[in-house]
Amino acid sequence: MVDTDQAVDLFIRRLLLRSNLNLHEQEAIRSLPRISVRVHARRDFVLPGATVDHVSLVVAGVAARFDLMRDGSRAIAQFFVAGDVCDLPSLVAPRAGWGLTALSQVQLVQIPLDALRRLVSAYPEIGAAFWRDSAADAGVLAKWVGNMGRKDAKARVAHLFCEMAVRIEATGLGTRERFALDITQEQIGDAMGLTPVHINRTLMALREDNLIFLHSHVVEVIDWERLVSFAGFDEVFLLLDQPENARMAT
Amino acid sequence: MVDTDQAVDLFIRRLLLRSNLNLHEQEAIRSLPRISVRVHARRDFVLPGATVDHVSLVVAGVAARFDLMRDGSRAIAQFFVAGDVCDLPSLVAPRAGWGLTALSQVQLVQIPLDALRRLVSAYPEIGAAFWRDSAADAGVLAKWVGNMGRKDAKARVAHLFCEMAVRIEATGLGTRERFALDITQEQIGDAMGLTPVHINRTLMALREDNLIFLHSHVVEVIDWERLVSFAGFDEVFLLLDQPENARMAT
DNA sequence: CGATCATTTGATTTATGTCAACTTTTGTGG
DNA sequence: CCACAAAAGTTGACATAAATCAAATGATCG
Repeated sequence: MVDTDQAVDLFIRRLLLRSNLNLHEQEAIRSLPRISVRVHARRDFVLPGATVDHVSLVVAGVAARFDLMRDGSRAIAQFFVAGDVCDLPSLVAPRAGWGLTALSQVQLVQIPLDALRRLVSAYPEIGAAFWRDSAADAGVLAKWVGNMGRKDAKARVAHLFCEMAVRIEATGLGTRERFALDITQEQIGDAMGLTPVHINRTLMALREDNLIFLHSHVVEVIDWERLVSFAGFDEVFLLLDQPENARMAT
Repeated sequence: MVDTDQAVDLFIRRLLLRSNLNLHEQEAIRSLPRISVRVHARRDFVLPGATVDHVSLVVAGVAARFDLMRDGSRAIAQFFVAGDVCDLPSLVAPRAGWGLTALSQVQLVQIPLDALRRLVSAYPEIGAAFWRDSAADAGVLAKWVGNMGRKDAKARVAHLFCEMAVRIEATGLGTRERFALDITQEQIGDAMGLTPVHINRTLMALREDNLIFLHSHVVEVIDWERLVSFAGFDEVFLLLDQPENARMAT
């Protein structure tokens, strides 16, 4: 269980970025029942329309929330990296309208929904912390909607890398200048609403401009400030600022 | 106060579509302090980056969550119609990363955040209901991301009308075949990531195909089944199915 | 070490954007 | 209630970002 202990610590650390949980509450999270699951790359672990009885915490690798179009193509709406919980909303709405898939090989820790519900009932601030993380996820989705509507391929992809840079840096698993992101160009395309061919050309253009260099699943940001400015990125929407006041009740 | 009573009833009715709240809880919501506010069309009532101390419930008209691009253009990420609360997430994250604007003339009822927080602490199921509604909103955002990435203008706009049809029908303020939607073509464009000129052409094409007829802010769906099929619409993501089991604790 | 998967490249097509004018509707002050 | 200004909608000609199709190369993984 040392294995899943580390995973839960990662999760708690992530919650503490946004919410102020006391040691008692942290300990309660630590004592949640859980199982460790490995998912192969390109395997779906929640099918669209399924009703889940657990949530999945990503420990390693990259997972995604996807939607199936009628022609069989996939749209990716969210990326999940280490520390992220894929289906927090299913705590209140267990019938998922979406699917979850492993983009790379993914290590998950799964926690039963009923245990989580008991936890949330017993510790309302933990519920608020979960809700706060859901709100942050929704903020990211809203930002994606805006970007997809109003930015061209280059700025859109640049913005995605800014977002992932900050999120991954926040978990401590990389820096914003250099971090691992184990996804393919085709998957980036599914997320940005672009074809793999165009993603390829876009990445090469970003490299030409000395903004980003993506090579064997490592992102190197060559000039963070210029990248931020080019992408029109403002990290406020990630809600990763100080959680001093982030308790619901006092 | 009869005025705002009706507004809150509308709100409760909306919550009951997704959540199972008992009479005690409903009464508690009814007794919330609140003020009535009218906002002119094209006026912002929450600016991006502002910290709010109340939430805004839409009673009449159409409001939107928007993001400002650096060139000054606006992207709309969400529409809010009667019964919707615009900024539920600010209950857990009061610093809004987004802005709220009135697309048409809007009648709001504003409820102080601290009163809402006390309510949620006292009645955890109400908190769950709010969270569930936030989850539904996030589901809509995720759907928009997918649509913007993978559908062309015609299917995207068709999908939007399907969504609004079902949402408005659920509030009882219209039918899916015919409902009021007081927004301009330019605003539809801001939401769908298209120019007003192209929205105009797209609407005309949808009318040619006998799918939708939009005329003086009334949407008439000519053939619902064909529209749904053309748009690839599946209303599951709205979470408007039966709330029998929709209580967190039992 | 072969097979599948991922990336790269080039030629061509297409959906949507841009620009600019015009018409219709809506709202407002006299 | 009219007159007029402003906003919204419509149309056409043209430009362009990204899609599509097709093929070659390079990387990964049993």
